[in-house]
Amino acid sequence: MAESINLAVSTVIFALRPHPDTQHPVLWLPLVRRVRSPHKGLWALPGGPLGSTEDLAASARRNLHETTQLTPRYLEQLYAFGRPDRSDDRTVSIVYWALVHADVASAGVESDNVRWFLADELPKLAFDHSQIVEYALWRLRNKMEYSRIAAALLGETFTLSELREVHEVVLERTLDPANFRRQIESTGQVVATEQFRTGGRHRPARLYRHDHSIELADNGPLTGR
Amino acid sequence: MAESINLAVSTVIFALRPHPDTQHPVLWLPLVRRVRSPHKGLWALPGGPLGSTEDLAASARRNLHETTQLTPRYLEQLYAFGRPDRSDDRTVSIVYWALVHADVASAGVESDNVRWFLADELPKLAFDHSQIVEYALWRLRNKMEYSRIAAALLGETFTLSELREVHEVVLERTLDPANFRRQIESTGQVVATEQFRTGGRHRPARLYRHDHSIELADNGPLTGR
DNA sequence: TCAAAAGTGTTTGGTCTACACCCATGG
DNA sequence: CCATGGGTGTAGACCAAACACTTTTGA
Repeated sequence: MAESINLAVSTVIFALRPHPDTQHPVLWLPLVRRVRSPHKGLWALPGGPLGSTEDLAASARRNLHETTQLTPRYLEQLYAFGRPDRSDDRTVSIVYWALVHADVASAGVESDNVRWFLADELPKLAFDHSQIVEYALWRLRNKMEYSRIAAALLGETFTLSELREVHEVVLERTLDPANFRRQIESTGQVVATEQFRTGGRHRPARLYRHDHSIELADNGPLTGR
Repeated sequence: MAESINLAVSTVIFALRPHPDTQHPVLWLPLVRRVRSPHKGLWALPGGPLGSTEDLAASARRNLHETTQLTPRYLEQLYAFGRPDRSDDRTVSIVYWALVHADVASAGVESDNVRWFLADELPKLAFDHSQIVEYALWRLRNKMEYSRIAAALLGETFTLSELREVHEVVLERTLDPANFRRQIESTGQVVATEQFRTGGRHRPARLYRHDHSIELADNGPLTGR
């Protein structure tokens, strides 16, 4: 009986890029257009069947790279979706969520069947993928509060204002700059450099980088906790 | 390629029962003895292949009932384990964890191939099941702090001391009775009854019950959040 | 009347928040 | 020299731990 069940791995990929109108950074995610039934023509999460000798996370990483040419800065298992009615062909999907650093260049890999969308302006998605994205957004917002995954959305160095802006976009609320600074500094997740960002009509901001001595991603229960 | 991958659902089941020596309540969990290769004779988590029209949680619930004759008071997806080397036959296991209320009577369903073990005195387990149990314990302890799953380990009514004892056993540390009382009362997850537990050489303790108007288990992302 | 646990009150130390304020720069 | 954001200081609100204390029972 089990031989009729398909197993797939899909990934919700988030990146921070400017809003086309406001130029303010907002969350984007890439989708692929289905070229086969069912749900042919609808947009869906990137993913596919698990390779017979492939690890789950490796499958997610591979799909992510094939879709976006990118390597995730953060990758974590989200949930296994298995309701019998979620697809016609009885597929259980193990879903990961990822953060990538998508600059303008990497946006060039878009094609007719791969496109980046604003996270809050998604089209109708295939299967239960809309619910999956909702859940991934919920997890992202929750994790943001006690983790430093915002790091994965920025470059190697950044000002505290830039880091705060990431938090504000993800959490959808403004944060007090003074308190945010203290909060970040107290965790020690970030280290000051001797460089400064100049150019604004104001005092230059010190650049920081992440403390790479601490692991970033939660790679699941098997990698020491 | 995907057709060679097996999909199984397993469950880590926790219950609170007295320690055989001290009579103090401690965590127990039931295991089943493998009757087939590989790992024949070793103890393993209850589980089995997913039914072709069965929901993941339903499969966990079914296995749990077949093993212990019990119905879970709490059931939540834990993680999907899929390392290629975790079994010889390339099985991906979607693991749930559950809390049950196991009284002495239900312990009677033990047999040669089903036995309850102290959670901190487990034998060598088949496959990667030892790591899975470790992870489930970690999740239990984490969730305890901000949830009321302790409820699922107790009967319909209980004193605050009993509830505190559950927390203390799971978290492996003592808690201040006064602060614990305030903390629990402030959440409103528990409501006072007009009954009291008498019999000790001390002032009778008021019995409480859980507020059933609030959902208990986290049934995943698809059931409203 | 005493031991033991139930239950209450109070102090205290830390953390979070709001906001006033100074600093350094580009224009 | 002034507008702008970088960065610091600080008072009040809030919260949780510690612990002294009172209450009520069974023996």
